[in-house]
Amino acid sequence: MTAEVIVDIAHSEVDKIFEYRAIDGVFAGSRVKVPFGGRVVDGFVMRLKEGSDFDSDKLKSILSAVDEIPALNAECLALVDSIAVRYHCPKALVLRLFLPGEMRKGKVRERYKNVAVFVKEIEISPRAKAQRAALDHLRENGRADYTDFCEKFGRSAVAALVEKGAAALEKERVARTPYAALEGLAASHELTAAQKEAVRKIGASDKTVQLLHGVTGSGKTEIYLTLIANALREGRSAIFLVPEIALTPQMFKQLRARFGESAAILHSGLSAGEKFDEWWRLRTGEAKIAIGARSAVFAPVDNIGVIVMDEEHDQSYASESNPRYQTEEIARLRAEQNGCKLILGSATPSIEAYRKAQEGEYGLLELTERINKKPMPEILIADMRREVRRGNNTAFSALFREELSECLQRGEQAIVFLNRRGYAQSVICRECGYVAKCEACDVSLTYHSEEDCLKCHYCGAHYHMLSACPECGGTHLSYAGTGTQKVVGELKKLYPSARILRMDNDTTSGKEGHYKILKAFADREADILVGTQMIAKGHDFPAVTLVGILDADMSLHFSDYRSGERTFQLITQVSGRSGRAEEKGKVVLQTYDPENYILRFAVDYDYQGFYRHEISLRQATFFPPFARIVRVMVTSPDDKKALETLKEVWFSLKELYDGAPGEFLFFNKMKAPVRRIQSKFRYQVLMRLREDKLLDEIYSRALRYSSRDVLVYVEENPNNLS
DNA sequence: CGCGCGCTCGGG
DNA sequence: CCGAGCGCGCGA
Repeated sequence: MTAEVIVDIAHSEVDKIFEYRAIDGVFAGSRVKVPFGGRVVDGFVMRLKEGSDFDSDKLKSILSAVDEIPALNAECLALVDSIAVRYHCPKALVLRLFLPGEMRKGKVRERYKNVAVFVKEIEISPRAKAQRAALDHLRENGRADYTDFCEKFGRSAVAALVEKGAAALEKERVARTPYAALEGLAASHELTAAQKEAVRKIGASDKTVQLLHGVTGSGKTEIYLTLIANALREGRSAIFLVPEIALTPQMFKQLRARFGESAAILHSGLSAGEKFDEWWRLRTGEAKIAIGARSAVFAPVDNIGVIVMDEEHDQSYASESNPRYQTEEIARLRAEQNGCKLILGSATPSIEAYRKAQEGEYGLLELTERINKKPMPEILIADMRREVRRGNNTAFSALFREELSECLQRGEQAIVFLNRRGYAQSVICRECGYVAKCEACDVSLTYHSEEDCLKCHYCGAHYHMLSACPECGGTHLSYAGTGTQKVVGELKKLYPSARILRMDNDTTSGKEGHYKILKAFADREADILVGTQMIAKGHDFPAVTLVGILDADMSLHFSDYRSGERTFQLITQVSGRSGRAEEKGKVVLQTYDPENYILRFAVDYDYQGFYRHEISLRQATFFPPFARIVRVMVTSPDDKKALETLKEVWFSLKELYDGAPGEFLFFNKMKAPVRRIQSKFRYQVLMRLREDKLLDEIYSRALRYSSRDVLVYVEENPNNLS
């Protein structure tokens, strides 16, 4: 037998089949060790076949199989080629997506424990009481944990039994299961009529993709759980995808409570060993439900009965490294291969997804009422222009202060949302206009008061705070742009007795950092939670009755076609944190642009109105979903080389453009808006395509110029254009 | 003359 | 990707 192997080297020059003589224990999908160019590398068996296209005496043999069973199942193996073709990347890179990163290079292994097993009954001297008891125990139970066993009956007794052949020692595989300690399983809830109807319609529909649009608190989760339970009942498996930010142990515990050991969790917060074991539990079918962020779409499950993608609109579903895949595309491929449904759920669906539902490509399910029929919290607008005119230059409007005072007096909790971390966004010299900038990136530095330092939010570099302007020596430095740290400071001054927690990238670094803060707030250890967008999603704080959105406009003014959509989603999500239990919730939305249509639709919770407005705007201006934005990035530490490569790339693409100018709505080369990040200069060719006809050709032309010195990559509808 | 560096090529 | 093989420049 000959094995067709892809070597685990992510480079286009070795991205082809190499043939090896197969050995026992090697199957399609197996990871193997093979001799390659004088050394030993890992590889993946793509196919086994009789005979060979290659000179058979030159054929080398596979050295060994890495795992007992093939790491990739037939379905995953079948997807590799189409993903590699779709994103123009080497197959080795696609193959890696299907395994936890730590599993490569053999860094993690199974964990075993020693067990004592019963072999046979023997005669034991009546004086050896411990041996007698130990053997009886073993006969009744068959086997026992070696450590416990020795503790109970004594090491010498156990050794004697082994010596006499009555017992034997074996190694047994143990799974390092995260969040294992849970009291019994939670019962499923009775579905409401609306939820039942949604489940029924999903089952009856012939469309693979189903968009579940349900307002916050409408009970989407219960629908997901029912669909997953149904898949399990049919003997099938399930994948449950959640946005990166929602990866709190809290959520996993909920799923474990419902599905017990059938649920396996895949996420970056696990130790390598835990991830390895969870992954194998799925691969062997011991666990049936894979839960995790975007990478869990590659979970090694067979016979999938349903794939759920919660918060479908979330940005974290787009991969930002090669291959830059869209989770939804992969999920759809897998759903099609398995003949199962892909459920996209959101309170604020992306414009793209909602359009597909409107056009009939996706099934559409709408849940318009909250499960307890509670009204959505009232959103009050505070006009910050008026505040400034009145001489209020704090971060808070009079309206918000009033509401916050009342909220705290009632003993309830409040959330303050501001999408900017640090103390001040930038530091400016008032004498010469100098702005502190990062040495490696072309961006201004943010002042962090806690460490009294300047941080670059692009590369993470720290700098000492300036005592004087390095340009003119002036000492009048001023701070511009309020961040979460400053907000906490101001709140402390205004409400000295209030207990305040802050949640942003700077406070959530440790393991389970998110969880600790959220738990502390949920346990009422604080009255006010100040945070960036990571506080917006999915958390349930029954005592929160006030949400303040300090700078609702901020995301509106990004020069990005999706800024309106993002703002609407963010306001809706954050507002959904208020008034989830008995008490009615309120939201104060501060803005310098109260007439803005996006804000008006958000205040009225009018998704339909927002969608109609936004879709007609996109249509009129030819933006997605009526066009595809393609950006070819050219980056290098060497500015000259980057610029040269940009010109070559541009020249090659220009040929395409000249051949079919009608396909392009926009075509230009330029410096990237942020000219340098992490010491790499950045240039781009920016395009907007009417259709996807030329997409493949753009990829292959652009990637040809990628080299050791200059990285070239292609982005489709990128999340940000910096 | 020899080796060090950079480039090209092949790996089954 | 990585190592082998090869050509060319330079120091002794």
